[in-house]
Amino acid sequence: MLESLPKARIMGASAVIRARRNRSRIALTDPFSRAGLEAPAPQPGGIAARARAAAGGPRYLEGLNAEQRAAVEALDGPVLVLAGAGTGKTRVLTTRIAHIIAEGRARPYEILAVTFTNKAAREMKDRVAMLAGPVAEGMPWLGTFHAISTKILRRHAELVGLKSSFTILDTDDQIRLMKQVLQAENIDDKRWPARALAFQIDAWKNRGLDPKHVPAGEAAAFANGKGAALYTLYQERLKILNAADFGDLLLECLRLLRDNPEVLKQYQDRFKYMLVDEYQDTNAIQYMWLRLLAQGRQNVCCVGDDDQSIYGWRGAEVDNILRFETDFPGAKVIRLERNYRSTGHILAVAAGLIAHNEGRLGKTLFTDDEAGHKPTVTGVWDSEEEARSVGEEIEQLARAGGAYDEIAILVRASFQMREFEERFITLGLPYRVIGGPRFYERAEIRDALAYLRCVAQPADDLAFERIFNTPRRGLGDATLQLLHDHSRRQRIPLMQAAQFMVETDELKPKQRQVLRGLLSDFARWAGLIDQKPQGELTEMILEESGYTDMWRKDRTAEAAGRLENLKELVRAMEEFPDLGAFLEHISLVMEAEGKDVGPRVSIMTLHGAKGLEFETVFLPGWEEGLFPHQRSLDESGRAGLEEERRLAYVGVTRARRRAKIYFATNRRIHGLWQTTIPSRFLDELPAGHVEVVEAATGAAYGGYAQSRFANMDSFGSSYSTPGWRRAQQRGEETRSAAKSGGFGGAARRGPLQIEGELVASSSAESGFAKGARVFHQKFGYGAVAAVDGNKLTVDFDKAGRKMVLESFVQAA
DNA sequence: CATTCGAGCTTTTTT
DNA sequence: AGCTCGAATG
Repeated sequence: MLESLPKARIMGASAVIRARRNRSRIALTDPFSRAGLEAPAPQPGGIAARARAAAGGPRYLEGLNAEQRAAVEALDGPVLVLAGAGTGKTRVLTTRIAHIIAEGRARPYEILAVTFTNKAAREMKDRVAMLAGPVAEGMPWLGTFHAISTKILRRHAELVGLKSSFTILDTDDQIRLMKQVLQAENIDDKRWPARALAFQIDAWKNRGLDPKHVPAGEAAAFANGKGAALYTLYQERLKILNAADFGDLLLECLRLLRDNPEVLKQYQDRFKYMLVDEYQDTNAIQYMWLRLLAQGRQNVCCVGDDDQSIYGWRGAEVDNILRFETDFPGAKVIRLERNYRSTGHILAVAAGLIAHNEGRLGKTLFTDDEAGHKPTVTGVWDSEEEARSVGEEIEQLARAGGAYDEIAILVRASFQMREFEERFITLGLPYRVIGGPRFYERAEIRDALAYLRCVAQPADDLAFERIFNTPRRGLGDATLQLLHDHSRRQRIPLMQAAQFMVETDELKPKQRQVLRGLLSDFARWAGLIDQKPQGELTEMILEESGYTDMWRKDRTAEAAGRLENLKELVRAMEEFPDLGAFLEHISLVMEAEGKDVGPRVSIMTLHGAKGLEFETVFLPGWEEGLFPHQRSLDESGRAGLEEERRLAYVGVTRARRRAKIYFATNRRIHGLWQTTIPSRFLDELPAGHVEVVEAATGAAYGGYAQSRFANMDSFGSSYSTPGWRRAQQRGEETRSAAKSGGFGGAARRGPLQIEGELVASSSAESGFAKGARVFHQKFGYGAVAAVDGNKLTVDFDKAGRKMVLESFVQAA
């Protein structure tokens, strides 16, 4: 290991600057340095020309190398394309789609193309359109797993106990709902946090496990054995709310297909060709979903790179890619190893790093490009200097004519972004943070959406709870509690419960009045859904509810921005045909505003950077504990370490011409400064291909080499500690459990269907007769004077004549 | 019912 | 360090 240490070459800061300036000039006159994704294949020896002549093929096939072309043209039967970073993966996928359409093998709507992220889906759509023209515009089945599942689910929602208008809950809603479930079960949510249960249930769903099939051991692990029961309750609540969380979109869709062969057949027949992007990131349930649909025609093409599998923590199984050939017998496997993105040194560094992983399918990337600049490793004193130094380097690049949008800073964890942001603000460097809080995650947007959800889907309790006292209207916990009591007892939505309660004397007059007003507002707005364009309606709702006023009166700094965001929301929704389409879109794919305001430096996480490329990439924070992340190591042992290494590999391979790695000796974690150890990944970089440089800020710190030697041993030994071994074991257990994770079995439950409309279920006979003695929590004892459905008029001994709901009294 | 203050906790990554 | 949540107070 010692010999793999990069040679420490210390030079003076000014020398570094001079050298770099020269380099920049060279790079910028380089023909490959131009912007654009996946530069066209520079074909040596006229192979492309010959191929083209031989085939006389369509233009979209031009410029593909032999392997790419093979991957595009192998239309029949299962195909696995192992595509290394920068080998033209997306190009193959999009060209393949164009090819299928051009050959008349299938119409655009008969092609299923699945991606992992919305970003990838959008890009694919755009690029197919570029290749195949407007024919491809209507590819309704190009999207993320979640988006496509949703689409299928909406069409057959009744079959799984939902209505097709079901709401999609995000993580926030999920946790709030979970809290209610825990509360109802009297479980101390200090000891068993809702968050943890939500996480657990999500993990189960990712493995395709419904409550019935959760392994007993795992179910028992939460809340003294109540894990599975809570899962069941949670699912019941979701059905009552007519809602699905992210996991459900896939799980319920799978259940739908499994339990309804005729529906399955319909989709198997429809999807003549299936394409899957980033196959290495599929988790167990996505895999089951895919296999089920692909069983029909077997024309499935999966593209992936086992070295870029970075979502193991979310249940992704690299094994899916490793066993493709077993699951799809006769599959063609095509490797794309020619890299068109990065220069030689960068590729060598990436290769040297990833070679430390075991259990790879093994690919060797190569390039005809020049060797280029060696990736640099820079040690700095602390994270502040790191930000300063990176800022300085960027300014140098800019002065040399580099474009800001060709520069990215890729961090391991989002908290690292802050320091760069602060620095760039003082420098006046234009930057943008990618993957920060999403547009629709902002409070004001969520509030506005909650109003819309209340109007469009009266069963949406979570939405109702969110805004029933926003803006403040004097309704609080006490009122909510009463509503909850009634709603839970009658198994009806909150708003319906509220509808009953404004008729009776349970609530204090003031609250009753306010609530009645609110409900009638909702009813009035609901009546306007089909009358008014959704944008106009939204403005009206926000105005009349006093919501916008609330922010106008708010004198805090963000208030103006929030109002701005609301305007943006209204503007965005006007582009949709109707409110439903908009709500659908926003819960799955809405992204932060995309106004282009000139070129900017991108700051994002390594995960967010997958699939992107930049001229220059900064990789700060290569320190033990941060990268590789401690948590990853603790939770998944060696598997975790390998995933971190793949993340590093992804980071390095984002760079076309320059990769700049940083590590700091001191970093502030949770507010306090801690001394850190350089990442072990630094040791793994092939010495001949990296250059160790001093920080551009010139603060003399040459501690890198020494600290490495000093700490070498502790790395070696940490592998044999009991804790580590335990962690490793745990990792393996979970993985094997996931593998065997089945689902099968018939549908359970008679779904708890409820009416979404505010229709009185008062036709039900009352259990009380006139004259009966009753007891009421608040009003005490009394005698029933009249019965009207579930409403009772009671003469209370002390409180006098009151109208109460039956569910609030008991026989005395 | 709203506001204020203190305690405790968190910080990977995403649909 | 900063934030969210809960308890105490007005």
